[in-house]
Amino acid sequence: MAKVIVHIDLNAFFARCEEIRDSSLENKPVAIGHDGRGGIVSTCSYKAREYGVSSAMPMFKAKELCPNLIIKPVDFRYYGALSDQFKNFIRRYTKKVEEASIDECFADFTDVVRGQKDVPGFFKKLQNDLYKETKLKCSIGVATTKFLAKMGSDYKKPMGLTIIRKKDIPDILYPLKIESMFGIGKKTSPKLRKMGINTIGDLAKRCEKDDRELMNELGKYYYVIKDWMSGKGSDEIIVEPEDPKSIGNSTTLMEDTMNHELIASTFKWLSKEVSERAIRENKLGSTIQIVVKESDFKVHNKSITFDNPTNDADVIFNIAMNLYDKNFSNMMIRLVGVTLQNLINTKDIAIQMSLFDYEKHEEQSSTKLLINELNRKMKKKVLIRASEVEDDGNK
DNA sequence: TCTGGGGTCCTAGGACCC
DNA sequence: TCTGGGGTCCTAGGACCC
Repeated sequence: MAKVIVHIDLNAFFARCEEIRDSSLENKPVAIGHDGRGGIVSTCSYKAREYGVSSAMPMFKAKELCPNLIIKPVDFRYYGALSDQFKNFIRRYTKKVEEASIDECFADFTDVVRGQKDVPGFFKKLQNDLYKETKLKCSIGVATTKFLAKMGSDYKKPMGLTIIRKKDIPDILYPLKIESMFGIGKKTSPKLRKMGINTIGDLAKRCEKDDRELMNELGKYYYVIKDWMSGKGSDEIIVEPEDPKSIGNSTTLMEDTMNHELIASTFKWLSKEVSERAIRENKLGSTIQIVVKESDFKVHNKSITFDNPTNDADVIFNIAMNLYDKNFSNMMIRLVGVTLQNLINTKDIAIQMSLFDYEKHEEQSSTKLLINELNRKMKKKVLIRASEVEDDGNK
């Protein structure tokens, strides 16, 4: 039996939040984001869109397009509160709600709409009731899978309602530009266009034929997309938020630099932030990754994995700096970041330690164990290098 | 003042073990 | 002496989403 999966997307959410806080902003061009070096538009009002302003656009460019643009900084705390109102509103209908991001969710309405005579009318009322209660505007997609529901909520904005049954796929989705397909981003779409795939319909046709070229281009993802387009995608609502798999923090520097002190102090506070979040979430990580972006936007990662998970700010900082010094100290850097990965729960660490030779280590702190382990790894690397040199000498 | 920051997942090569 | 694959983990890079 097919489920009734709904995707609800709040329209221009951050901008709408600012309009709710200050009604004088309504019907004015508003952009949310940092107005300074590297600042981009996070979200903008529909009025701002009329000037060509769009999300992810550099703020300076947005101001060029719309000189009277009103810019507000991002206020996650406030938006989060309104987001909670929204999600709790939906939970009054069904507990089967999956939070997809701050401004959207999936929900299983199968039991709710059973026996409903006028399904479109039901969702229109929900949409209007949400507006009356919270002043938030939303678009709703109703379908049998998450993919189709998502495409549905995207189909008509703001305050749209689109129902996509399996038989509606050709009528509704096929004419859409390939860029509007969820999962096809700005790297893949030009490649598909080069292959003569300009619409979602073109993509569907090539999937039916199991086109070799397309399979090579999309890899494993090909099969996912093929399922999506034939109406066979996932309809599973994941109610419990999943544990984070990584905790990271990055920042664009005031200016491109090679200055060791500046970079070190930046890594210092980034590491502290990461550590604090990990501690708050009861997580320890056994991989530390740093990311740097060069002035020409080239991005590099370096990571190291060790045996004893940590969330200690000093350990994270020392390892991050070590990775930086070894690999990037001669580069002009635009952005630096630190991420803790391979996370496990703090309470699981005791179990791990007892499986391990706990007695031998029990008098040592996990920090010391980590540093020992790192030393061992570093030494191994030096030894390998030394032997390489020796080999060369022998030749 | 040219182009953020938070994530997730995939790929491909190499090391290492059996 | 030559030559196997399978499986897992680690690492770097890339694509995508909001």
